[in-house]
Amino acid sequence: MKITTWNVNSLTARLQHVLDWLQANPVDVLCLQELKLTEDKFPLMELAAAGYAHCAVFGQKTYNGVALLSRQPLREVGRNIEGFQDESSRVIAATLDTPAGPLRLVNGYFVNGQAPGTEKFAYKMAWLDGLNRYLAAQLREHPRLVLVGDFNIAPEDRDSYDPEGLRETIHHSTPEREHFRRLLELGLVDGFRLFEQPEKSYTWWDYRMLGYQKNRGLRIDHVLVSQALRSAVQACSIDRTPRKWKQPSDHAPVTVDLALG
DNA sequence: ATGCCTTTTTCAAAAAGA
Repeated sequence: MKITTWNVNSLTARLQHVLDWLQANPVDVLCLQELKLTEDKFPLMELAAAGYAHCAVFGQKTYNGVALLSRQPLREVGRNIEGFQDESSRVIAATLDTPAGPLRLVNGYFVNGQAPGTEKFAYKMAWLDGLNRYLAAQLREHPRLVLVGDFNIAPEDRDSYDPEGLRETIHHSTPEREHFRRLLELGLVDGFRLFEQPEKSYTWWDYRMLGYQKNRGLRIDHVLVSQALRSAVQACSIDRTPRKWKQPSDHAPVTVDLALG
């Protein structure tokens, strides 16, 4: 069972890339962030024709928006963080039945936060608090859980191209990293770090300053699996291929392979 | 260096991203 997370930076602008990527990588579930479109504009027909007939969408005009694209039916769809009032469409969750039992998928577009000390950063902290409480409850209800998405946090120095120069700036700050650590304390495991990985592995590169060409990137898109799934993880990798295509998203997709019968 | 690129608003210039 392959599950991929990808911030596409507008599904309208990136639909052809998504279709091309899925044709080459027919994963079981694709979790998208930053749709930047409302549900009525979601390309259901094109994705169904590509084999993804079961989509759970939580859209928003211009900003945010998340979706789960699945080959098999999804049930118990949840939107945003229960108990946390949010104007933005940032979380979509659903359950997928597998031969090995139900699998809970939680897909998030975490708050960017702009810069420590700003109002947006305070929103990021409050949102992460809410997410932690929500996930603790989700894990009690669904022990077999995968949390994926654009976390907008580089968890460790090795997840940044310039950890010294960017120390305590956005995505690198201690309070953000503390929140990432708190997610791990819930029993979640960073799927990418279960395996030996190339040095300087990143999932996002700035469009400006030849960021990709110079590999000035950050690893901010993650796949976290619950303890119950840890032994099922077969592989986890970043695919830089679509970042090289014309007019790409600034993020690369990350795929986890789970052995689920 | 309040920059650099990209997308969306909507047709010009601003906001936001990371």
